[in-house]
Amino acid sequence: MNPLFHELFQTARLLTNEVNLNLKKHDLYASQWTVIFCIYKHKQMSLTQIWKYLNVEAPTITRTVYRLVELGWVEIRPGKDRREKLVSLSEQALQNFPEVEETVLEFEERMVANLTKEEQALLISLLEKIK
Amino acid sequence: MNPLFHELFQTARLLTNEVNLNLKKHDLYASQWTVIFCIYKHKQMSLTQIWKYLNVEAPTITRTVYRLVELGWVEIRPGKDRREKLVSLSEQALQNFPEVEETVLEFEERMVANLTKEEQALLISLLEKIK
DNA sequence: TAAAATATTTACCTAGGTAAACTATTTTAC
DNA sequence: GTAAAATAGTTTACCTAGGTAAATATTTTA
Repeated sequence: MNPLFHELFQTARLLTNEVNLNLKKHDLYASQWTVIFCIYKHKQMSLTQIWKYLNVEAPTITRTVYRLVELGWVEIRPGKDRREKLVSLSEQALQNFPEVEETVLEFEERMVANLTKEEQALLISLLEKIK
Repeated sequence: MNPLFHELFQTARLLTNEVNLNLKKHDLYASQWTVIFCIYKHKQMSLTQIWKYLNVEAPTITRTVYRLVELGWVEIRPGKDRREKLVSLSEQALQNFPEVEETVLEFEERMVANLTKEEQALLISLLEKIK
């Protein structure tokens, strides 16, 4: 395997594991947090809006969102179009959001601390080039 | 989610999907190819050697290797130490290896074509910094 | 020889994918 | 204008791919 690809996949995997480790105290996984954060920013989204925004497939979002309903983070109600389901954060989620965000921000800052702002921008633009 | 992390995770995911698409004609998945390539280079490896080399956990390798046995790519036999299992490529795998490698190399070249050699090295070193 | 360490496996999670089904809505053809 | 066809939103079934925790068997160490 090309060393660039190897490094890319490995870095992504190791970072995901570390995010999971940090989120453990909130009883959340990285992807669950990604969805929560996404809904938080948009206030309310249909399932389709979520998976299109996050660039993943529909079944992935169905699964994660229903898990988040079970965990009490998210509420689902029917939309005007009776095919669609609208997702929003629960009261409890809005209360807990800040401390989870704090955990994640702290972790992210720690991780990118080895890069200058310029290096961070450079890394992003290099990644975009091979996408 | 930090834009750098988001870009990193998304790029890794999209690239994996594209590798899978390219490997479909050989009836293989990206991770299976990674293990085959690894064994090919080392001629023979124990399960532990494989997972330590690839930096993943043991159960991941147990699963993938046994799937590769089913698919006829790999053979397992006991080692001198009766706890360990030695893995090597089958006759058929050695025959088919070159054409799969061709597919993968072609894809990898296409993917990194947008980057100069210098940019590739830079990207690798930036990734190493946040690991 | 008992205890610790090592190699592998099993059970059970999250997280992603495709293909195909189902339902509701929109378009198209007549 | 309405019935048929196409499209859109979601779900289900079934894969790969990763993880942790704990069990089992073998080997090393104390």
